[in-house]
Amino acid sequence: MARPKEFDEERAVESAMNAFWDNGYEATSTQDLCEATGLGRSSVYNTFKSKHALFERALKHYRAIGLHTRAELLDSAETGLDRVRAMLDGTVAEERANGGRGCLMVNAAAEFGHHDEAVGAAMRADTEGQLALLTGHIRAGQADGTIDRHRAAADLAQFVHATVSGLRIMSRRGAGEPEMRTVAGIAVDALRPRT
Amino acid sequence: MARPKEFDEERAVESAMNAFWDNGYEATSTQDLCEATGLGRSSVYNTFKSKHALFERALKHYRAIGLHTRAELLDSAETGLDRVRAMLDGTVAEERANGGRGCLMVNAAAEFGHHDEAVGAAMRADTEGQLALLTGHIRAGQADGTIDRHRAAADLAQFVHATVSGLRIMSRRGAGEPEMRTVAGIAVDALRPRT
DNA sequence: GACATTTTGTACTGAGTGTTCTAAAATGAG
DNA sequence: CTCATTTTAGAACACTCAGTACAAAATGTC
Repeated sequence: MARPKEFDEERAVESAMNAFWDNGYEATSTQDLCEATGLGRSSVYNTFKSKHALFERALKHYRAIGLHTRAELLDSAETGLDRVRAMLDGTVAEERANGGRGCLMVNAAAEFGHHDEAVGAAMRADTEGQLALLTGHIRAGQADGTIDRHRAAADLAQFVHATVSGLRIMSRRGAGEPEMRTVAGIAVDALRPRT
Repeated sequence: MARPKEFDEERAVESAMNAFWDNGYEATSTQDLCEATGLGRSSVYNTFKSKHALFERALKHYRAIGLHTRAELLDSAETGLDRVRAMLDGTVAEERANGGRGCLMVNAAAEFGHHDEAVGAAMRADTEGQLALLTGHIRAGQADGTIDRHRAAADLAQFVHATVSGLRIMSRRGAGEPEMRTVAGIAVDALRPRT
């Protein structure tokens, strides 16, 4: 057999992810990545063959943990509306907890636009996952009577997803928690049945 | 007197702005800026003393034209609600027109976060201007009965502004016009009076 | 212990970065 | 025309960038 790695690959990906998350792709140098992960250049290029490939790994990792925590938040309440509310409030709380760094996917979308195929694919995959998750819970809310039935669940999911992006941008811009909670509250009310 | 400039400074700023808008700050090299503006390196550094200073000029320029077109859209309808609708629909139309490049301010917010003081100040100024504009029209809508009175106009403005950011991110991510119109429509309905 | 294999540390590469320097060219005032 | 002033063109600058070459170090197997 061969010499074993001295580090945990997933842990390294997570460190790199945080570096990209804080400063963006272009502004994060390979040197920064070495320092963030604690690896030498050789190890970085040996395990993840390029900066861009490492970024893709970081996006994938982010997507996994993001979908997981989002799903947990959505499961933390009874009615459909309350579940959506819990997810939005959780997003705000998360932003406060990590100092308003926004969402890696949103930041990547803004930085790359549709100039990068691989990044675009990751963003599409993430969006589809989030929308599928949201649509299910919104449909449940329409069934239990807490969410308006006059609009397609998929459309409302799109709206909620856009609201999350808006909140992420607000946060990254430095908005305070109260403003974000206000926006989240109005968005939740928009889902209520029209009496 | 001295030798006159061979180019229009504002026009150069606009070209630089478009370069930054398309590709972001870091990914736009000084070489790119020379090609975009048609100027030589000397002229660029002579008139705008650094890449960063030129970016600040670009942000300022964007802010001016952005606020202007936004104000025009808001004035293009009768009732308060219709004015907000016109602004959101206009945003969607603008995105289609320019191929989904999003908003320079949103992109800058995502790229810089709160790491850059000058950029942060420009973003704060822009946000305040947009919110002030929106708040006025929303207040008018509350007066003419087309917008809900149970919430503060400033809060609703914050919501609409966040929705615009969300739409910009959607667009930059490659979303289609129908999805964006759907989101805009739901946001407008959220402003309606609760019967 | 010798070997095949893989990781690691260090030095290096060539290209590209933002910025500056120098000197020629272009202007209007005196 | 002369001169001070400013813009231009283009080379040059120091530095950083992402990525590589290479040899030493570390493993399990034989």
